[in-house]
Amino acid sequence: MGMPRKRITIEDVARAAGVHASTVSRALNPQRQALVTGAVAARVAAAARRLGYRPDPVAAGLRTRRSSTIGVLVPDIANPLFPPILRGIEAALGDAGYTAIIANTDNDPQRASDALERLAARRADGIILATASRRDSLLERCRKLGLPVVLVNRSIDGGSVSAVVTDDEAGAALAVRHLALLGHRAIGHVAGPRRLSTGAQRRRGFVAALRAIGAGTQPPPIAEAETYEIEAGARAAAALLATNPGITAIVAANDLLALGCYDEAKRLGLACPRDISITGFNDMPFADRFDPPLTTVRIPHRAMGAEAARLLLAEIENPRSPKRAIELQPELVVRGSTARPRAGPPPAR
Amino acid sequence: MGMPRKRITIEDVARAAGVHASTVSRALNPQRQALVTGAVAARVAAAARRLGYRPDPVAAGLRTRRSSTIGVLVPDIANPLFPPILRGIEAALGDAGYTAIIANTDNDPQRASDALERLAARRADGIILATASRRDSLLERCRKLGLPVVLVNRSIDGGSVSAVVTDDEAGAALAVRHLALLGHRAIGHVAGPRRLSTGAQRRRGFVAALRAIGAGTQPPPIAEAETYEIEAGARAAAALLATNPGITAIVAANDLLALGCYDEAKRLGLACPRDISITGFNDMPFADRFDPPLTTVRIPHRAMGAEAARLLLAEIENPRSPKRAIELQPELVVRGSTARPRAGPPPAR
DNA sequence: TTGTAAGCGTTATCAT
DNA sequence: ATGATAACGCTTACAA
Repeated sequence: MGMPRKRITIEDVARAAGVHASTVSRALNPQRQALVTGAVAARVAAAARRLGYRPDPVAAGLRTRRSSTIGVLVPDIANPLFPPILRGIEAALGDAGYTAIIANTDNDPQRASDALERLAARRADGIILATASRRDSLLERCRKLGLPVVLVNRSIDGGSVSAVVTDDEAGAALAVRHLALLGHRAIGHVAGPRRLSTGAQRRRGFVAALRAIGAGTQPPPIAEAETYEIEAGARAAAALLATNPGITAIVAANDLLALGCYDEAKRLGLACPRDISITGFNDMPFADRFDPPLTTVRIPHRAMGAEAARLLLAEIENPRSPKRAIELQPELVVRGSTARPRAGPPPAR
Repeated sequence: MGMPRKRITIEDVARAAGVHASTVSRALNPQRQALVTGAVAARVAAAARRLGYRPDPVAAGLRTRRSSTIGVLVPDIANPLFPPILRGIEAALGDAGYTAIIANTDNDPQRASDALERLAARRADGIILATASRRDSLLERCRKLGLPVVLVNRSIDGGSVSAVVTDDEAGAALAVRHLALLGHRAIGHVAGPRRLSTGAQRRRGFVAALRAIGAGTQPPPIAEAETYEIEAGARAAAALLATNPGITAIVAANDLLALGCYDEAKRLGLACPRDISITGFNDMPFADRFDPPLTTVRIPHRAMGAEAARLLLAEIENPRSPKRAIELQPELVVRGSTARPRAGPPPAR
């Protein structure tokens, strides 16, 4: 006892049940159980259980070219936005007997491409991309590989592939209207990278909403961050405030950028929310713990992940199923980082 | 063009290079390249590249019973403590041509056990456990499966398996001494679960350090949280303060528990750090952003992960290599959640 | 140094 | 309804 015993194969089960290996295979596969007598099925199941037989997914995958495995490409697992999305994905996949294989890309297209190749080589049955830029070469590669793909959180230009995203324009509008209601008119935007759909859409929503409240200017007060990172947010905030000194509120394109705005405001001696209001986007975990607690636009992380997984499984089952774009509605969460502007709103004219 | 072409196999390369498949296999494997003429190796490499040959790891794995894959079991990927550890693991594995497969266990032993079986079935070459309890049945299972294991962050009783952890006792002592230096004497502990090594060791370090500063009592002022979650921390803090009303400082066994202490303090109308000082453990991402910024014990997350991966790879290469227990030193990070006690220290006598 | 052939564990196809 | 057989793509004794 104790030493690692030899693996129990389908042959062992066949012998024990007094049938042929192919019969065991049929009996154990829910899909083809119908092709087998009830009595035989029972006998096989009993033998399998008795021997502790565990089918070998590697061998099966070699034969069937499928792996019950889904690759998930994430830009940065250390960004708290993504774990809840992953949880949603895992929950939905688990229900269907699939396993997620998560790959970090570090926001590096080369690493993303490498990861995709590795996943394809391991016969992933499909891919969920949380890393998509608006014109992403990975999608072409997936098409070539015949690999079903679903986008999550970020979308691409031209809906040639299924995606589950937030209504980013609506989300940005939520933030602008909230600030307007508080009395702000001089509202600036720290935008996300234009090459990402979230950056582009939230910017678009911001511009439209600003115009809608009658506070639009030409050009609109926007500074774009190169990445979704705190430091980039601080730099963009600095640029924004330098160019538009009168600004009383900033709509940041995500929570990390908002944190960068916090830093820059503090550096300038501006108190938030007293001197300047700041909003984020995503409602990432711990956003309620920041100082001040962040007013932000909540997106349904978990649901997004789950929905993406379900969409992907549907496309795997039926490769010719139509591509779908699902847009989930965001929701404003008001916390401590927004307040009435210090001097009150300028009188309407 | 366009339609997914048939897979290019080793046979195709063999034909193109005018050699036998086995020669291609040798030529392409760095280990056995020596067995092949330089000229042939070059010819094969050229053909492989020209055809865009990608070796099939599934087929290779079926034959070799290895997968160049490492399973990583994590209690909760949404806990910001773990992403940096994973990054360290991935970096070290990637350097060696291995891929990490991450599995969330949700702190559920059943899910952990399922994940382990899945990983074993997929022929993981080894396992990194970040989920270990002090007496963990998973280890016995790994031994039975002949699966090399390394523990990270949490250890087990009795060093029968390699582990990379922080010196938790020393870490807790760091926190206690910091508070003592500020003038605190009535210091309580919100402990982590006793069944986890981190909970037990930090508690032990706390008790010893409290005695060392001459502030030990019998019993020591400790309340244990059932889990490492914010709510559990709040409940434990409530119990601790109810039993020991004079307490001016709390050493929490991790950052999430410290956050729970924040909540309970606020509920009781106690300002932190004015009325009560609170320390955490881990220095998880964003701990510096909390309100107040958290004074905490920093552990080298990334290095821990990387070291664990290296240890595991060494054990995979040489299964009889001795088990090692590596203890990394923590470091105190002083921020805004600790201050002198309100009334000042009692006069020394 | 290279070729031959067997085998990893499963499933799909064909025959019975 | 079940059995026989080949094949998935690769690696590795062994033979030449």
